[in-house]
Amino acid sequence: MTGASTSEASGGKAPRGRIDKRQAILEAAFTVFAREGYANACVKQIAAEANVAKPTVYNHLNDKANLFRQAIEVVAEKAMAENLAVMERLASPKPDLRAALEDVGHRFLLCYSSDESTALRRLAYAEVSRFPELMGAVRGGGTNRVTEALADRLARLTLDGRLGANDPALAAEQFIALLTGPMETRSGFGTTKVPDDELRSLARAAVHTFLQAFGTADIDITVPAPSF
Amino acid sequence: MTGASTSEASGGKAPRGRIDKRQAILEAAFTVFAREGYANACVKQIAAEANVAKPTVYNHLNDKANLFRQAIEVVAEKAMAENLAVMERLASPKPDLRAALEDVGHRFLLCYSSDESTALRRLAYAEVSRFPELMGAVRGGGTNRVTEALADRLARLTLDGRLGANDPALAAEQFIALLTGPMETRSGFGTTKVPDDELRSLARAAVHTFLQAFGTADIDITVPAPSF
Amino acid sequence: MTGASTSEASGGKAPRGRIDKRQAILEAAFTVFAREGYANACVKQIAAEANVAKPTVYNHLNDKANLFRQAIEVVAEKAMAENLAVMERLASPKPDLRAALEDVGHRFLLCYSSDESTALRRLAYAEVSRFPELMGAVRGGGTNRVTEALADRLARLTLDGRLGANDPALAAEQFIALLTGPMETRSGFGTTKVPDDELRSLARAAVHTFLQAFGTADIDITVPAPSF
Amino acid sequence: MTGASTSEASGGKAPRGRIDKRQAILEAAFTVFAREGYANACVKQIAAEANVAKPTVYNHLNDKANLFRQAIEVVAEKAMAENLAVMERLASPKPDLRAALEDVGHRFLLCYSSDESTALRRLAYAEVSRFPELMGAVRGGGTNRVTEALADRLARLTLDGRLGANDPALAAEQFIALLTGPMETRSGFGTTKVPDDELRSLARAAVHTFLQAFGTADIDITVPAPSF
DNA sequence: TATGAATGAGCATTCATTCAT
DNA sequence: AATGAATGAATGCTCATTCAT
Repeated sequence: MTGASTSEASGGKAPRGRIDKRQAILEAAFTVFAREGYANACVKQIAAEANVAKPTVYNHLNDKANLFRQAIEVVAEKAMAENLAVMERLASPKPDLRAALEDVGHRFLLCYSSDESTALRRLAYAEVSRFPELMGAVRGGGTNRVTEALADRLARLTLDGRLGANDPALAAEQFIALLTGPMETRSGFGTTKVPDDELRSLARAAVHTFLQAFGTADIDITVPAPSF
Repeated sequence: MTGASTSEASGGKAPRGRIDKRQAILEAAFTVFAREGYANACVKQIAAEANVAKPTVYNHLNDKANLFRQAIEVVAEKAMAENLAVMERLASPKPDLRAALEDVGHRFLLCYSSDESTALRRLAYAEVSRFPELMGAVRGGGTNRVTEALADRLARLTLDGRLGANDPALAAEQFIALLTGPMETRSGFGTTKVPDDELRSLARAAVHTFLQAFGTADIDITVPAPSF
Repeated sequence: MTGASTSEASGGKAPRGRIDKRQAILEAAFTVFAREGYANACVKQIAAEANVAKPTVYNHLNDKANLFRQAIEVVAEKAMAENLAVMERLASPKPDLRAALEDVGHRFLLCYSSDESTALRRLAYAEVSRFPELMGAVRGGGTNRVTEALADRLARLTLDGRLGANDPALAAEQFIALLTGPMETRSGFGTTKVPDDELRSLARAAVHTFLQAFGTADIDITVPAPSF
Repeated sequence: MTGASTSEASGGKAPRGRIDKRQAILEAAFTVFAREGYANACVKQIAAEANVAKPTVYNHLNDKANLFRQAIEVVAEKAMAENLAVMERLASPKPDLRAALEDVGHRFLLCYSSDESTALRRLAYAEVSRFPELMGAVRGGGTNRVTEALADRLARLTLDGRLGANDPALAAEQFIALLTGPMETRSGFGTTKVPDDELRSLARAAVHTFLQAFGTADIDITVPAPSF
């Protein structure tokens, strides 16, 4: 089974294999942890999933605990980057702000509902008490980098007179809440896949309420309340 | 089945335990599961916490799995009852709607941030895949009984012309989202205790945004936006 | 199945119930021990099978070990009686000795292959080292009461000049061996039920060989060797 | 799967165990199972007897059940080989057939009464219902390889005119029965060691009866009936 | 007498982790 | 650097047995 696993694409020097293996282990670890939870996952399974012998896992990462931390971190960073990229879409001013917000909301929900993201949240939520560092990893530092990034955008939009978010941090937080709260309900704690058009509805509803509260007059007039 | 257990009329001599072992076991179980998580908790600990021998646990509840389910269910019912009681406070019409909503929001957050409620959510979130029934227990049936109860109240208030929630279910969901979303952020997935005045602020902010979106004109004028 | 077990035919006074219960327990015990083996059987099952609470079992019989001994003993006595009755059929001189022996052989195999007898042997065989008394119970005393009874009959037949068994004990033992040895093979250690006509064949074959060795001349001539 | 285990070419330095753990475990297992029975034996004891940690047992053999099966199989094969070797002694024609048969009978009883063989039968008998495969292992396939091998020899002897066993399978089965039946009685289900001269007597008696039934005339005359 | 409830002891099995290679 | 083998420590669960009623 293990066959030729080491570095088929290695330029020639060894070190590439090293990295590949570590990568494979971390990926396998996340897969297994996501499926089984931290306590229930066993290193044997992870090693098997990574096509590696158990001690190899211990050579690369020292403990089960560390293995967990690293695996989470890798995925968390990826997820964070995706989320930030979504928020960045509000940087270039769009003519139709509502449409832009709905698009961002929709894309955010797409990220949020991805398998990896869901697993990440589940694992983090379940294990914060044992791995407090996790929170930082998932949130991406201080409070919440995604919210902060969004707040930045909302601040700019407010300065530009296109939004009335005088407390951008609050507005951002509530925007996210309006998106994720109902989302969580729909997905049943991440058990059920929510279809894309429902995601879109959720985004529209969130944006509608958001703009009622933080929009400027000229926007509210243009679009009537959607019927969900 | 066991219903009202052995000695409801135990004069006081405490016949060497037996007062209500089952109750004690379930409480201990919740405590330990909450502290350790399902997989990491061990029946031995639970038995010790309940001052009971291990087999006694197995006599009353058959499995670790069943023990978990029952323990969760008991606490979930209690939490649900508390939440519903809070929502019911919107039944008797109050003159100052904003104040009433803020009060409800605040009380809801109090429940929401209680140790038990937090633990309940954490456990449910972590173990849905292994115990799908949990979701029903925590939500209290169908979709979400708390949201539904709130939606009922909002519908009445709308009919009374005091609110503009034409889609009460959506409004309720968003109200809850505006409360819990930021709350979750503040509490760090339930790691940190949020002080009461911050809870009040959160409620105020949520209500403010909510009323911006669903309030009727006469309300919005009276109160200026709070500064958090 | 056991349904109303307590003294439906009890004249009226209590003691009958006592005995009935003990009987029921012993029967249940044999059933369960037979099915599960000594170590694997558990008192709970036995109590359940006897429609009795576990401590009741301990009230009537003191240990699991004693329960086993008693249960075995009862069945062993019954089986022994049946076997002896079969051997006794050789007491009244029959004109056709071969037929008489075949009949006895057949009847003996019927007893031997009964569920109870099979279970008895299995249990005894399995547990002799832990319960040496068992051997006595199953054999019915000293060496083997059945063999002895048969030996008595063979001795008489020899004295009557109808048989040439000068060592009746040996002849008896070999007669039994010729019956049970092949029987054991056929039944696969008691796993398979051997059909009645095969039992008859086995008896015929055993008797044939037996008479070749221990018969007197006048018999051998009359009947040709059967073809099995 | 493991087939020939680790160190068939172990130079001799014995690298801290490992010589052949699997072998040691299986031997220990048989010892303990034989002494305690399947259900009563515990893996801990087996591990201790094999000078190995408990998990090592589980590494090599997966279950208690599998451990049992394998342990039995190994011993059964050995015992079978011994028995077959004994029967093969009838291949080369001997001048004194009676002596040859007595020798084979005696040797067979020696095998049959060995500790291992006795334990094997006891275990198989006790556990057939839970481990039906056992029967095959003990009998060595189809019906009974030993009987078949003997039947082959008897057939040849009959063809050579030295025996009158027209149904060799039956003759073989009865020969074995005449040996083992009385043997079983003497040894008290294998509890008592039967001294060698008694074994010889048993063989002589069995052969005597056997030859009475299946011998040709020229043999019977030469030897008078032994007095046991 | 019969029983519901409780328990101490024990067992199969699993797992994270470490050697020796 | 990677691995097969081995182990100490737990863990879920069962059972024979005993109280208190």
